[in-house]
Amino acid sequence: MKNHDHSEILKDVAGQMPLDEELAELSELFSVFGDSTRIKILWALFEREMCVCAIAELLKMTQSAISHQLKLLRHAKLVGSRREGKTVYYYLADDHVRSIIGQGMEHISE
Amino acid sequence: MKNHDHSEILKDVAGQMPLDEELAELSELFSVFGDSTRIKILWALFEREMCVCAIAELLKMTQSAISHQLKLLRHAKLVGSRREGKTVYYYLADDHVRSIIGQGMEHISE
DNA sequence: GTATCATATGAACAAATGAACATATGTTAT
DNA sequence: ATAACATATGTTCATTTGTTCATATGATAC
Repeated sequence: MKNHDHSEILKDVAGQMPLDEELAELSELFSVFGDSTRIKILWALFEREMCVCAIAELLKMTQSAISHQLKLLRHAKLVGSRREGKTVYYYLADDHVRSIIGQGMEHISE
Repeated sequence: MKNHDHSEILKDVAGQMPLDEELAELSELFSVFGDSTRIKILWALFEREMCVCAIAELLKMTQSAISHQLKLLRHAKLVGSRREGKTVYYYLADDHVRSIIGQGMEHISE
């Protein structure tokens, strides 16, 4: 494999690439969407805020599993939480979540 | 952990959830975006179509690694390819890619 | 204080994943 | 046919990831 020439192409494209650090952050964000449990949680929160055990009941999974995933979603700033007594309610953090998932749905519906 | 009541909530939310199969497909789509090598490839293709070895050179990775990733991107229908002699050119398949990545970028820039 | 409920966290393990290496396939030119 | 190049694929290996289990924290009621 002796590589034909790409000098022009690389000059064009390399200049437009964001920093490695930004692209890494971006891929980390998408990998948070890349799990069906987390997608289900986000979709559930489209409707209304919910407490941890309600989500667990809805998805028929353990409270621990849900809590671990909510931690990831929180760190990615995709959900927020508020405490009310013993109960912690989670809600969608912003509308990027909706539009990203919406675009994804459009893509697979083709 | 003795679970307080959620019957109303679950009735509301459960009805709005897509099928498990759809949500799994959706999460699989996002997990394709969830790797920095693949994000870099997609970003490069924003500018212009490129052949495999040009991408490898741009990202300073082996041709094999790039080809494996392109296979995943092809199966997810995020890129298309056309052959011209020995060379295979890859290009963005559609504009969902741009808008998904764009929304992701907006989200992390806050 | 103790008891109970709701949530969070740490450790352990199985399953999935990305990259490297070697090799195979496909295309062109001679 | 052979040689050379571009891409694809199979295998191996190290790392990451999602879940379960056991335990810890936080909050309310008594």
